[in-house]
Amino acid sequence: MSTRVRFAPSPTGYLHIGSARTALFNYLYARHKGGKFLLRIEDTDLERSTDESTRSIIDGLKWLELEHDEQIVFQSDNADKHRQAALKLLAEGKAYRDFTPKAERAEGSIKDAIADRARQQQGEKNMRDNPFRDLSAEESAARAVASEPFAIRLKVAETGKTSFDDAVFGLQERNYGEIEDLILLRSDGHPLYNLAVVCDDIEMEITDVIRGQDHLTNTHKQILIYQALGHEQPRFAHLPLILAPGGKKLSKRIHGAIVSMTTYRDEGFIAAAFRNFLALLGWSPKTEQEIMDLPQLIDIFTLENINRSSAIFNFDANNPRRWTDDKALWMNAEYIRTMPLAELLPLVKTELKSEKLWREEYEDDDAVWFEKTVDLIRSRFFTLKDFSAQGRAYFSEDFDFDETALKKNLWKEPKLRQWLPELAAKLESVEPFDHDSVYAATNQFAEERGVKVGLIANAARAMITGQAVGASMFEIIAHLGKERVINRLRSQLAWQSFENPQ
RNA sequence: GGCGCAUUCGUCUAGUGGUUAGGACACAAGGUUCUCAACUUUGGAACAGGGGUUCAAUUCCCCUAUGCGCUACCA
Repeated sequence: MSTRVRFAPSPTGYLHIGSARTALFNYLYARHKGGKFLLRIEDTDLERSTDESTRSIIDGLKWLELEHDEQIVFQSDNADKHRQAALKLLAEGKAYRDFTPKAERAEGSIKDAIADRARQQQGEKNMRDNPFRDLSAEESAARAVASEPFAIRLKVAETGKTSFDDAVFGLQERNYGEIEDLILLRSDGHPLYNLAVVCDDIEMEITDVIRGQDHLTNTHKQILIYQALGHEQPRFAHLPLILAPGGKKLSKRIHGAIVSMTTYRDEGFIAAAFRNFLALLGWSPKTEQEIMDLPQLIDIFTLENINRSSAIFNFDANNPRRWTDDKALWMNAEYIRTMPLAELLPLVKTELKSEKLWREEYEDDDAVWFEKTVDLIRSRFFTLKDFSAQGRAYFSEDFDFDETALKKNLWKEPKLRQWLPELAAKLESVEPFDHDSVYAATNQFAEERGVKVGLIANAARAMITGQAVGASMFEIIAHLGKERVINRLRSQLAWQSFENPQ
């Protein structure tokens, strides 16, 4: 049977990076095996599910270029089938009606409430002590006919154990005695997660279930459902979790946008770079290679090389430079400076457009100039945002001066205020206006004034680009062209706050 | 509370019953340079703790600690 896997997020928020990695691993596995990668939206919890979140998930996958096969399955569409399955088990005596009134849960921490309840039961709890478990079929049916509300629970056998060989965590076993008669159908007729997942996975003919480790213990319950339904269980692979710094849970609520995939798209990440980074979180090619494109990842990905310990996604909310994981940032920079220029240009275009810096000529008369510009400045950038921020002076006359650039390269030598316009005058007659001629002229200019060429070059960089750092100054001057350079060198803007310090 | 899972540099990880415990990011120093990156050289940095088993344990076993997960008429 050919491989079929699924990514099954619940649409209760934007696409979490942990989910994105789960999707990626499913995708890589499917493509590696030449199988299918399916998408199922688990929206059985209608109160928490939103269309917006579904859209965010689809957008996120699209951005990462993890294209799914076949139609998207919405779990809520299958609720009837899930109900039928529960009823079938009831008819076969594999499940029973539980007439216990639904317990009211206090508001507040649900997790704490569950732990408290479990603590009170102190291991004395017999999982098979439900008074309705052995109610006669007649009496059970009679009470149902009398409109008494009931939930349907799976009748778990007294003795025995479930087991499965997890592709990541190895052999997993659990005694029936540790598993409660789980609820399949709520008293309002609504199917519950474990039932829904199993039914859908059967219907979608899923061969390998690859999901987060948080489902590892749930798997035993699901296996019981597979068995009751008389269906063979798929292979399972559980992925170690991704944690926040300090080994804490990485949560949407606490950590906010940092865990959302869309943040990375919006902050100027290259999809290929982020995908590459994500692939290395919890999985290793077992070689020293770090940079891998999608075809390579597909080629070498195996479940066996997934590790069992959770990975920390590092970031520092208080440090703008470290707003996300160092390695992710580095990888993005690596992609920006090494990827084929032709692939980078459209991404830069999108960024410039969003900042209203795009001009149609960049694809027309100035196409060559635009390409050269991107190539000239890309090696120092970390994200696509840098093209419109630090790189703004290349695309607009309206740019800001970086304060350290002014202090360090301009204001420390007041004579520069006179020299730079003089340099402009000198450059005016330079022909051809290329790197070598500009260099020669600037060099001579510096010599005449008895200063190092660096002083002039750095001052000019601050004036012309607003930045203290950047490409070779002579390269920049030649590239931007005589007119723009001369105007900027003559501008008094950069000196104004020097005159009137706060 | 019970059950489960995990634990190698700050982080991502490689690795083995005998290794100078390897790589990447980050960090530090030097080289290069008009600046900053890139590049390059070098450096600091780890086997959670305690017991076993063994000639030998980071590697195998047990215990402890810590973290995480599950323990719902949530998914």
